[in-house]
Amino acid sequence: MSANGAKRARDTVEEIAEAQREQTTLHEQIVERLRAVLLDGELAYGAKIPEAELCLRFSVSRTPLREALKVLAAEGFVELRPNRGAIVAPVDPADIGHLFEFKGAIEHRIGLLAALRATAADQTRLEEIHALLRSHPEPPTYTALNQDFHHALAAATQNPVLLQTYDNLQKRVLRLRFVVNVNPLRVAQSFDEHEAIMVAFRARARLDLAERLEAHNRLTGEAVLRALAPAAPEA
Amino acid sequence: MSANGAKRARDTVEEIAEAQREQTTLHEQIVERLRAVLLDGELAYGAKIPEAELCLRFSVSRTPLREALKVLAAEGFVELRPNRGAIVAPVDPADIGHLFEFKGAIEHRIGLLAALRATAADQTRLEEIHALLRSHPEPPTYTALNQDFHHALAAATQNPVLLQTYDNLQKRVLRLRFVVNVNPLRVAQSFDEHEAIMVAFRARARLDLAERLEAHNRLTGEAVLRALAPAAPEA
DNA sequence: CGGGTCATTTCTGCATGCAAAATCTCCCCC
DNA sequence: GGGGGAGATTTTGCATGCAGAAATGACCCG
Repeated sequence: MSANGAKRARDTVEEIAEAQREQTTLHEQIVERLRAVLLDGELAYGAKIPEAELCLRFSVSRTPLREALKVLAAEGFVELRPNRGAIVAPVDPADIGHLFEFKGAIEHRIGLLAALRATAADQTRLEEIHALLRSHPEPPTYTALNQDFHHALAAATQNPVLLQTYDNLQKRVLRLRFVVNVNPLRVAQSFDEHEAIMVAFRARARLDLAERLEAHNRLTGEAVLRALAPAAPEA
Repeated sequence: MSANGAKRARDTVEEIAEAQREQTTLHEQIVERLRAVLLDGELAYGAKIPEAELCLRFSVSRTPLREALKVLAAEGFVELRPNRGAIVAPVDPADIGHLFEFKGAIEHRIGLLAALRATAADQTRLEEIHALLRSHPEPPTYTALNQDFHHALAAATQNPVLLQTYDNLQKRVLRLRFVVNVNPLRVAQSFDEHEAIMVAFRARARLDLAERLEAHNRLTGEAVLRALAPAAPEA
């Protein structure tokens, strides 16, 4: 009886848990692994994506790999050319401007909402990451922590729809670090901006937080574009 | 000589045109057609997507159809349950709130940017659609024109990154019209809001345009949630 | 008569096979 | 020597096949 009851209860729980447990279906694993490859800058922008090679590397057939490519194309990381294969989405300076401009709109709203809705846990996490950022100014770690910081801030809005789009944009921005050299000066300046952001956040000063987040984003975008301009002077 | 020159020039042009010409690769056609099926409300929310049936209907094998499902899942229109098939993404009232809240952030920015950057062609197109909206208050046409109107406004920002995300959100909202009954009163009110939006737009009053677009979005969202609340009173 | 277990059937996910398109290679011709 | 083209090779896109998981139903037990 009790055993049956326990079992049934567990079954019900399992159904739900099972649905959420990322019972990763191979092609979804591939999406993650391929995205990681792209974010690690292993392939140059515009480079052809070696389908056969990746099949060997991931030990899968072409079907799940191609499914993964479709998903990554929808997310904007790869570009599919009919009958001509997939390439790593090339970096177009014009699009970078648009990317940052759009992200600025979201950053602004993140400031407004996070100031209103951040939980104690959100604040604790932000303080943690912020402290780590202070003690890890070296590029590889700093970049990762920076991602975590802004992700945590976006999560504090308690809006999953916003969070998902924001994370996607952040990842697209993250790719750029391989085409532009990170300027140590910009890193220092960036941290100062984070300080100001934390001050506004702690005070739950929503308008200021929004303004500082958007300004931080704009400055980062301008730094990226400046770093890119001399590299591609064109005609 | 001249024939060769002409031929080569045409080849080069063709290469570019070919890359952009939607040389639709079956699975991409399926994405469009399936999306249309979902937006037409042919399948209920949470309903299982009949893979075999759709294969017959579209006269394709399962491979391209499943690729299309992956893309639509990435866009948020379907939900993939490992080993259990795909279902039409169910409507969660909480997510609807988040959807409109996030869209509000974008609407606001659309107002700011469109007021600054709209071209003469953009304005002409908006006036056209607005005039049609006035003369077509009947639901099916009005809804389609309403989509066009907001799309045109988003396009006037000249920011393709923003536009793409906005269009996706709009389509996700569009699906809701089958779960909530369109209220004629709301349609009339909506048109009044469009009038106010056009006034601000013509004057290039960016702050007002932003505010009115966001308010319009918020009111629509509230109307949807209100229409949904009695339908699902829960426990 | 309700609930549970096991067998059957259906369906999902991935691997493989095949035709068409694109790319490459080499040669020819100007 | 360079541009162009025909054939060979590779690659792409889709269809099909197959193993395993889930859904269905029959049967049995309490």
